Amino acid sequence: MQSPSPGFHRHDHAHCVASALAAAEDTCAAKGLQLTPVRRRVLEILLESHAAMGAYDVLARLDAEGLGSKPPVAYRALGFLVENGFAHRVERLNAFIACAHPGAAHEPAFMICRACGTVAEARMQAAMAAPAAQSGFVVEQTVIEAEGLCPSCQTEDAA
Amino acid sequence: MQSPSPGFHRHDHAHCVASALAAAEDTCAAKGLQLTPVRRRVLEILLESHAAMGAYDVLARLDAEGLGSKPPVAYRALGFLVENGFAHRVERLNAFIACAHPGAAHEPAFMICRACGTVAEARMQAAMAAPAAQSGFVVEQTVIEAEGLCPSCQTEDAA
DNA sequence: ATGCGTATGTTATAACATAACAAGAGACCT
DNA sequence: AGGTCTCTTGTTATGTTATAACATACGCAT
Repeated sequence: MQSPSPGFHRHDHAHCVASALAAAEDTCAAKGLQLTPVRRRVLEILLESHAAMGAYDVLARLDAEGLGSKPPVAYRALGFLVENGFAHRVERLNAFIACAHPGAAHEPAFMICRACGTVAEARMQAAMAAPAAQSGFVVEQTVIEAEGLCPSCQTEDAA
Repeated sequence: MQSPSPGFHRHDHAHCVASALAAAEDTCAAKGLQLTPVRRRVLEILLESHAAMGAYDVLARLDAEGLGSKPPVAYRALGFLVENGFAHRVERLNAFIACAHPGAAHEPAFMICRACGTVAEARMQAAMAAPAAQSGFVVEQTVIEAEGLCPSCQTEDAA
């Protein structure tokens, strides 16, 4: 849960925060959803670090800013963001991360570095389509997460 | 966490339990691992229900049988089983399930019915290979889970 | 018999998550 | 204006999942 990185490479972070926020605003306007102060701030916090954050990490930030101090406040805001595709839940880490492809309909897939904790989001095709079709299962949502070593950690950690 | 099912179809359960247990014994013998009473019993418990069980559900069973009553007992046994491929952790459910393809090297993929809780394991190819190669990430482990409706629940739950 | 590795027992606590109910803010109608 | 509906937030309390840390026991090789 550290390392400010969008994937595993540098980028224009200010632009990326701004565009994600703009995308969220647009989507909310279009769907009649309310991007309230708490919700907006939580999205900003997630975007800021560009890393997976636990709900209680987010809550600590909210508390410091006087936006709420009880778990439900954080969980509700995170739930709203996840539900509307502005953020994703990383099951493996019991953590949340801002969506790296806001707006674009997608099935999130993550690469999680076990050394530095950086999480990169990849786009995936319908990975479970074939097995599901074969067994008659109707897929509504998928979770695809890979744990391993990111490029930078491969050189350091030659274990 | 109910429904005795190996996938979404009936099967010779006694045989399937026996062969999974035999596979575990063989692997342990081959690798010099100890399939101790607690570990063996936990594997049996998981195989019995053929469903994802929480660590505390397993612990309750162990406690009832006098095999241990504290969380670490269950977590250690489950950790051993997962580490050695006899069981898998279903991240989405914070639960564990006996491996349906013991012995065979594989990347587990699950189909989780949101209505009845049944979990079916599918075999998958290296799903994350392409995105990982593209970004230089080295995959060590993958988690692939799909949530949806199993064949039987599709008819009942026409929502 | 001593020392080592592996497994188990136990205490305590950390980390993650939600149920349930109260209260405010705004939209909309009459 | 008042009423009421919905959505959001505030708060209490508790439930659920997971692990750190330390103590004990057992098998086995030296």
